[in-house]
Amino acid sequence: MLSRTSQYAIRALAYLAMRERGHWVLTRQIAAALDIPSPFLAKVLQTLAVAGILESQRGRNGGFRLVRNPDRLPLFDIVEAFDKLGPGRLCVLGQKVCSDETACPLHHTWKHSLNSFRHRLQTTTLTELSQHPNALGFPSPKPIADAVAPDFHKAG
Amino acid sequence: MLSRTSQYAIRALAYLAMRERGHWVLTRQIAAALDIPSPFLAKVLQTLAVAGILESQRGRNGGFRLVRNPDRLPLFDIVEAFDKLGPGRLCVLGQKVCSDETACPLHHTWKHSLNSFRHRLQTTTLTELSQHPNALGFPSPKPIADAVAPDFHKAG
DNA sequence: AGAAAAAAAGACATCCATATCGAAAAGTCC
DNA sequence: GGACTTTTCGATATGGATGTCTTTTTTTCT
Repeated sequence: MLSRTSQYAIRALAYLAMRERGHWVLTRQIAAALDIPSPFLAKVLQTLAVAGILESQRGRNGGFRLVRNPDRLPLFDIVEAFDKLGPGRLCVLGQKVCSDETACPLHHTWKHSLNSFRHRLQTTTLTELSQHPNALGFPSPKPIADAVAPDFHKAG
Repeated sequence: MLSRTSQYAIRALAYLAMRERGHWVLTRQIAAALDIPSPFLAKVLQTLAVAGILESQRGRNGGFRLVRNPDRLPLFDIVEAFDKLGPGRLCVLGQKVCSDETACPLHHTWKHSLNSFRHRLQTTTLTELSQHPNALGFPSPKPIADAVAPDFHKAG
């Protein structure tokens, strides 16, 4: 339903929303904290930068940070950068002709389920998600502190 | 959501439910009528035979036919032969720990959508599906007659 | 018995999402 | 300016779903 790429994006942004005070966070740091392959996450973050959700800073003390306030960022915007969930995009039976008029036998049920899920993505903000106790995939927010690089404090 | 393999299976069985009077139907014939790659469909049908949904007959005048009355065949049984939709199987955020107790932020919404869809699959029979005007992926049942091999009539 | 027809079975090819690697470009700090 | 750090970019590898091809086995017809 959601590709792994979307899942990585959501978790990485939730992580950023927790730490974000306007300073830059390294790909490496996020990857270590969330147990995501670092080179792959780099591309995910880059896509999010192109999509206008993140901004990037190269060079020493660079990294990524959120552009908008996470209050203003619906999960749908994140997912849409990777998986197209637009209405009428996909027929659950894989039929080429499947619209409200020429519906496949499962069209209406499927449309209802998909709409319900899409609505949830549109109305849930990144802030709400990141406040959930299990937002990152493990119960405790403990690992965050451990993942911070030694010279990160010096810079902040 | 449904793999293409499941989609092929559903459409092929709908086709059989329409023609079924107890005689055998060729893979080739189904594949031609539904525009599915014939060798691939052969494997799909074979899996359905192992699952006890179809029975097969080798040799001349052989083919496949339904075991049960399609009235007694919920779509869920078809899908389950290929895609595991069992409850608690998959977390939409891809988290390893995600149950009713340790839920991910989208767990409940997702569970609701999935349950709703699964319920529809469990309560819809193959007969109901095949009676839908667009069951096969194209509006008219016309192509069926054309797809019948010349010497098929002789045998029937 | 022999030929033909069809499913069964397995080897192989292709495609795409995922993942990895290395080099280039850009920025920072001394 | 030069060393270093980090993103950016492109090439490449991998695994699973999908698709193709060939051989074997079983059955029927003549």
